Amino acid sequence: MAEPKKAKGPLTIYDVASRAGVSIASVSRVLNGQGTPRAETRERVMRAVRELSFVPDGAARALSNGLKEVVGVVFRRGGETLFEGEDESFLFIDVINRGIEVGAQRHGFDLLISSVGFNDDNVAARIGALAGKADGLILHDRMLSAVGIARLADMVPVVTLAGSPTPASINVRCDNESGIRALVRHLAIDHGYKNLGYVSGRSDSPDNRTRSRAFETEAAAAGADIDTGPAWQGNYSAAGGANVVASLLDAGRKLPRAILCANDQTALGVMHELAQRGRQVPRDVAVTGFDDVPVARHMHPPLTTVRQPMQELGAIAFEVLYTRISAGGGNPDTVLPVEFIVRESCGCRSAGAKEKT
Amino acid sequence: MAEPKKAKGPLTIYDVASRAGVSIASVSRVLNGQGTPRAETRERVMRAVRELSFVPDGAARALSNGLKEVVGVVFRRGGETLFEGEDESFLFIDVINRGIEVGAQRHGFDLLISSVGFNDDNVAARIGALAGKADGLILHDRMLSAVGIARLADMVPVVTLAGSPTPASINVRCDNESGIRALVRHLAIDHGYKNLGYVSGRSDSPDNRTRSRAFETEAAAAGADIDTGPAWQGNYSAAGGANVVASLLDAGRKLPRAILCANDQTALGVMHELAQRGRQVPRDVAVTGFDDVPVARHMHPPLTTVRQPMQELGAIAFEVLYTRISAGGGNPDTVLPVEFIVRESCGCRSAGAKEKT
DNA sequence: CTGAAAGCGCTTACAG
DNA sequence: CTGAAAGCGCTTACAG
Repeated sequence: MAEPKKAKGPLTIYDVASRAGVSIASVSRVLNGQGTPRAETRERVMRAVRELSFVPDGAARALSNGLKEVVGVVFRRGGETLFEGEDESFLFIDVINRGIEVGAQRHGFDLLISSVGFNDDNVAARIGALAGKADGLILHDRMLSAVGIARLADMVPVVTLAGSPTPASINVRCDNESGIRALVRHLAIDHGYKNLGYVSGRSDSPDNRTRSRAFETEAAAAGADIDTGPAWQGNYSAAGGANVVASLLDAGRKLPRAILCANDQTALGVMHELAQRGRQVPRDVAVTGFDDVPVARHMHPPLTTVRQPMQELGAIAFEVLYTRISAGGGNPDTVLPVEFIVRESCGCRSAGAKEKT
Repeated sequence: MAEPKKAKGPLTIYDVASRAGVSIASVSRVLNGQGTPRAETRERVMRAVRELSFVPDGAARALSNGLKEVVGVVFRRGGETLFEGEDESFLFIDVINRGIEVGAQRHGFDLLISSVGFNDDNVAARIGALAGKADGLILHDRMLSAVGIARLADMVPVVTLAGSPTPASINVRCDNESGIRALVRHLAIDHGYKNLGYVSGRSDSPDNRTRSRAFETEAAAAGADIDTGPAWQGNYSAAGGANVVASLLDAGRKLPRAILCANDQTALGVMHELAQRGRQVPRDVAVTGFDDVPVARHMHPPLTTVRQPMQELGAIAFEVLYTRISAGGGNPDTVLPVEFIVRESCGCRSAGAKEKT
């Protein structure tokens, strides 16, 4: 414990300096490309660094620079359902994280990742601890309440990936409203379906609330009737979607002509259950999703949905966080455009066939 | 740039101390549960911490403690194939990472994650930089050459997840040999198939080399003939597996009675191509996988394979790294048992039906 | 161009 | 029980 390691042990800049016969200031300068060191100085330092396999200590650099070059990313794991077919939401999050990472690498940042289980308790504490190890935080959907976010945001720069900005936090999201609008109009106007239902996502999800509200607004604007109520409550999972259809049918209720789903995963469950019950999609009921995850195009029939630019979402989240960290400011409310993807589950025939991106 | 933030700015332990009317030493002690502070002292400190929303700076703690409480995790991304159905390997890695994270959280560690694209160049440099920000590194399969690993390992504790330990690095892996042995014996002895083929994984993968060698050894021991050669080179992807079958058939070669695949993903491709060519599995050709990823049980027919305890693999990798970091030593070569999973693609009928885990 | 020295925000013997 | 002070490994004005 108290015994200092002799031989190797963590190398420091002092070891490099003495081996190169220069001061630690010179070592630091050549390592960071500061100033204009003489060629010979540079070479001696470089050689010593190489011979010793020296890597500067990140904590010391961070303390001195006031910059850790680390951003924390927090999200919820699917918990026990990991192996039960719920891997899609998992993928969804991972694609976003990949985008964050791409953005981060451009600036020499790394990602400190912390996932939270669905029934972990001390979430706020865990996130707080993470905050101490990072220059800023990116929070996926449904991590913290609005006040939790606000509190966190005045200790460290925070970007949320759903919902809306607080006075102190930044938000980046996709244009849910436009996506829902495109869906509703296509269904109600292009196809002329007069009756629509919306299988919602988790009730504590800001994205879901936005989509749900947009659904009501747009349906009214398009003159379509809507089915609503607690029976339509899903939870972003396929099981949740299947469940809604099953309960509706079991209760003897008539299905609307078209069902919009909070996400693709939900649509998968809805379509599965409809098939079980002998309902044809889209002939009897049209179904649409949201996200455009990879399987969407392989469903039967191929799913009409709205594509979110997930990787781009992540990259932009990093970029705006980086701006806030390094310069302050930064757009507090970025909304990314979505793309309406027409395939066949809405009732269209040809569109999906040779569809390019 | 040079302008110090007035109002809030990063809070320090000094701010807490002065607000609580105690010394910074006392603040530090109550925050870390060291010593036996008086109740009143503790309360004043806690209140100040709460009122200020103070979180200690991780870099400063790390520097002072000589411990960052961060482990770096490095892996390769599927690159451009992400959306083309290759998500399985992705999932494979992620389940392992999840295991690492579970282990890490038990000790208050976080994961610093860095993925490397398939044609990124400066891999060693990237990993080196990561090393400076972490207390230790966990490397997935195929990240670095043996000498690269050795070099890295004498600057920071390193655990590899495939291959074998170097003098300085630790390795954790599954028992590939036993898995292959179970497969070969089942096929050659239980089913009596006299001719076997092995569709390999990427040639630079230690796991693949081990499996390939075990295949040859066990087939010889079981008295089965084997088909080998460059035509059997796969790459862990479904496309790779399909390709091997297609080339073999196009070249007019006779398929062996049973085909072992380097992983489940490969088996997926092999079975797909066999179906295309009108060959029945397992009647004409038996097929087996390796890994037991989620889809394996849903394939047609359900895939006989070998289950790797992926999440456990990750958890143990962390644990052994943690031991090395905190106390030195630690078992340098951990081999986890695998489980032989009999389903139907090998020619068995009943086994898979009601199979429990 | 280069070195001596201060400072980043913590923790922890060491004295009281 | 508590405070003053040294030290962790860097970076960067500040003098030469």
